[in-house]
Amino acid sequence: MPELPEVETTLRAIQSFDQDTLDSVTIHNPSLRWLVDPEIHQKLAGKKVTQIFRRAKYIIFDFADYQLIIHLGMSGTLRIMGKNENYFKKHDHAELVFNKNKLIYNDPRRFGSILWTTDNPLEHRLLKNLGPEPLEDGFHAEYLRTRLRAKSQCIKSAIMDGHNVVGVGNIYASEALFYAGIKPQRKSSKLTKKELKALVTSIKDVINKAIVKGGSTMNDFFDVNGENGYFQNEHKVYGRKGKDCYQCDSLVLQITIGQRSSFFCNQCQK
DNA sequence: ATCGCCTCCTGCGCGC
DNA sequence: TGCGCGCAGGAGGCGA
Repeated sequence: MPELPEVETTLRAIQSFDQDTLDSVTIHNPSLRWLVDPEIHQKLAGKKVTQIFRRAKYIIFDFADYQLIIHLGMSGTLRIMGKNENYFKKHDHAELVFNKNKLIYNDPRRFGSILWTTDNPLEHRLLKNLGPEPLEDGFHAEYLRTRLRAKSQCIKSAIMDGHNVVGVGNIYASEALFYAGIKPQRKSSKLTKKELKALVTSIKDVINKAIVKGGSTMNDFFDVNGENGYFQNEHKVYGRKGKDCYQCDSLVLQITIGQRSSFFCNQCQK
């Protein structure tokens, strides 16, 4: 599963399908987070893409009257193939054949989803209560202060909660908190205005830089052209348990917060 | 309402 | 080389 930068990278690569016509949808394996609707071909085939956009980590194909909503979960990828290419890979779940090229949905862990709706996708039950996009102006320190003023949960959980801000996954949560100099286990309501400002800036920077770099990757992620991203070499704390902090003479620590690994420097982060 | 915990899956790297 | 174990980038859903 890609984090937001990987989803954004994927989105950019599949913009080449904009204005194309979807000839057919074949479901090889409907077993994803939610069973893929067996009627999906009848619903979408023959329709033209009017735009492809992203909300949080959902990729949305707008077919005017129908909307296709795709989430890549933890390990999902979209792969572009030529119409005459016919090889399969393990865990290929769905094949979207357009008039020019094909798009293959692959997801080993099956935490992703392929959904359709005729309504405004932003009003879909999974999307309607989401917080602001991290890179938009609406995500600022004062907003976050208001949101978190009465929260008892720790700050890392709070920034990973899509109701507060979308797109901050486990890697970038640790990274942003390191840049902001805030320990991940701090209580959200106890952060100062100055800290919240630094945190917002750090989240924007970390995600922005990762998008520019083409997304980071670990084991599961390949972008749509099959190439690895390379941001993983630049993680300051994530995955660096026991290694030297890049900013001081102490070692990176790992703790568990909300069942997720969290990395931080006990000296640089207050 | 809020929060922490559990869950869904396969693959991989590690230690023995 | 093989095996068992723990862990992995998400996030919905549930019970307290």
